[in-house]
Amino acid sequence: MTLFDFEIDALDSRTSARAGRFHTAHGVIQTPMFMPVGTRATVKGITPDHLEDLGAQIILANAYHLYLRPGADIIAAAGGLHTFMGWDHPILTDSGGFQIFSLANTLSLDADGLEFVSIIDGSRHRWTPESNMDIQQKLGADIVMQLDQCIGYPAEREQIEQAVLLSADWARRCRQAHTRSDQALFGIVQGGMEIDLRLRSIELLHEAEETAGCGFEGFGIGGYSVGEPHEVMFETLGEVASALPLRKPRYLMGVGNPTTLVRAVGSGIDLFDCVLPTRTARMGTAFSSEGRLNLRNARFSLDFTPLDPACTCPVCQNYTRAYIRHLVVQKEMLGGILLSQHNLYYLINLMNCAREAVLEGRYTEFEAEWMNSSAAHDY
RNA sequence: GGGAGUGUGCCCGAGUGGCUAAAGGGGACGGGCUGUAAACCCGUUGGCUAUGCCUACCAUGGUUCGAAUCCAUGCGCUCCCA
Repeated sequence: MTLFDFEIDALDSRTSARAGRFHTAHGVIQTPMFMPVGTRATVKGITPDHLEDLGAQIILANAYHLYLRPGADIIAAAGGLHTFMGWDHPILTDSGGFQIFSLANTLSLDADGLEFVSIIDGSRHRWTPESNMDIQQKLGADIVMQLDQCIGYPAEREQIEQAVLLSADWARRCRQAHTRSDQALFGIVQGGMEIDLRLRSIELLHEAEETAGCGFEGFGIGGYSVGEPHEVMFETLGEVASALPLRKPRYLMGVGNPTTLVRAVGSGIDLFDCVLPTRTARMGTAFSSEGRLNLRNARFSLDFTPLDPACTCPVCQNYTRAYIRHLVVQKEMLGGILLSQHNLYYLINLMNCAREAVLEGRYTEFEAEWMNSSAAHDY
């Protein structure tokens, strides 16, 4: 197998679900898979050892935050993100475009690039697709995302269209500027909730590939999960996913709700990332087969059962709800750590089960079983 | 035995005549979190037959149109002197 091949192990006959293996410089990623988010080169509260134990195959980091601190040059001097943070498996970096737009600190946006103000010290910075590629190549992740513009919801059609055009142009420039042969570059589909703009975005990405004389190794689907009702995304997601090349990984950016994951896999998505499992964990929430559990609730104070009786994670083998509730209520750091481990395992395991179902040709049943479960109502 | 101070809702604590069912904390209870400026943010916290009424600021009595706020007595606690 050569680098960046996306081998498809199975295609579900009745849904668009697929099971695949994406080859990167730091190993193979089996899909469908959930990627834990480690914005600042750390999945908050979780050591790389634990990430391995939880079955994490690839984690995310963020170019915006790492560019500001500690700076791409320091990470490059360390030998790249992998050695810097002690994680020898695949890493994906997000460009930081999402931060620049969502933090509303963009000063100016023009055809060439953008200016923004640092969230840390108010200093001014200018980025272009080329400089962003330079940053991400210094960081040295296995997969890097193009610089793009993510629009919230609701939004004016014209605004969405502008973002589609700008993102596609930046996609071309990122593709042309990117030179590291050990790094995959993903283009990003935008277009809001409008199917014609989504399909146009995909066309433009293909044009960008032609112009650059080089294809993207995979595609991100951005601009969803930005405040719209869940159903709204599924009105277009399936068509968007199936309009993308069969033999390249599809990454639905920013989605981590268990039910959404199960349904999106059925729509043909391979990769996900989200802060939801780790953030809600630090705030005291556990994913479980019974739905979301708020460990702060008094009803758990004498509950000496595991977080999820059906779970095989290390946390559920060793600790009780009552103990974790105690830690959370007392604001002991271990509470957030244990819940983070459990929630990450929950999503990773969910995706492993989804993969098994695809391989065994029973994804329809798997999805139906999930939707009928008590957990589904909660997510 | 004498003197000084103090007593507020689950706890601490503001308030010293009406705008006070009573600031602010804490605690308790509940909600939120989706390409991480989040181990964070928000709400509720006397009762009810609920756009009003009742009960409440140690107890009892009093002053006043009106008191958690002023006065008297009692009780509790704290400190000082003997």
